[in-house]
Amino acid sequence: MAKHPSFDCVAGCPVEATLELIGGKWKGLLLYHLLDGTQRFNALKRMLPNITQRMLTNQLRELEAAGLVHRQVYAEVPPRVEYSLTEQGRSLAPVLHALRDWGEAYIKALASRDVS
Amino acid sequence: MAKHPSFDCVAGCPVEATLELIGGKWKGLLLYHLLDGTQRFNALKRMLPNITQRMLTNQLRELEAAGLVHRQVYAEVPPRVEYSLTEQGRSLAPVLHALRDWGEAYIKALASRDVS
DNA sequence: CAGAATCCTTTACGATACTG
DNA sequence: CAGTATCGTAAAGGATTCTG
Repeated sequence: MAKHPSFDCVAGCPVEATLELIGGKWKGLLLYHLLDGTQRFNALKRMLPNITQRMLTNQLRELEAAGLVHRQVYAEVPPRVEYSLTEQGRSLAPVLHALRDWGEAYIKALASRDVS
Repeated sequence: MAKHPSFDCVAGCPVEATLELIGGKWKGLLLYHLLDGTQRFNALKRMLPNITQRMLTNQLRELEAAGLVHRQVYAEVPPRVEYSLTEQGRSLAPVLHALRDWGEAYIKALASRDVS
């Protein structure tokens, strides 16, 4: 993902921009879990049972580069690294909640459709 | 994209589900433009100058399969096909607006960062 | 006009092994 | 504990040509 690519439409590019930042298979989920507060690397890994270490590192670094996540390294042994949302990351809360709420309703609608 | 894949986390899977439906390079944008009302195939194509016909057809079909978009074919010549949001598609409005609003703020924050 | 068909490239993502 | 380093696959996306 480039820094700020030239977006493809005039009216909707903010939509596009946001989706580029929180899209992909894991980022939205990571941000959502970080809404609950600071988390360590392995704690996040436990929350996303199917993510690989490679992807977790990867996605966290991209979120950090985007200014949404802060990475705090403690020079201890064994190492400890804590991830938290930046101010800008926290400002995503309404977006993430909207995604969650709509998803819940959609899943329920699917379920009641399946029984019909 | 499968119908309803088994999601990867308990707490966040509604977030995951929504992102799977509106994610990708074009879907969010298409839905956003359809908020303005019914659009024809080529009208949508003009709104997304860089999309290929293949992708446009593709994404519209997936949105239709998800129950978010309605496809109305008129048996005329030249052919006319109109796309509109279903009730469920319209219910995405708050989500799409949240994405847009946050994106606008983020882009502004980037800009004021660049001049500093 | 609104696509279908074909082919191709790129990127995302995953599995596994190793390390300070 | 929190990563790197390689390697490999699959899916997403794109270019081009053709058609009712």
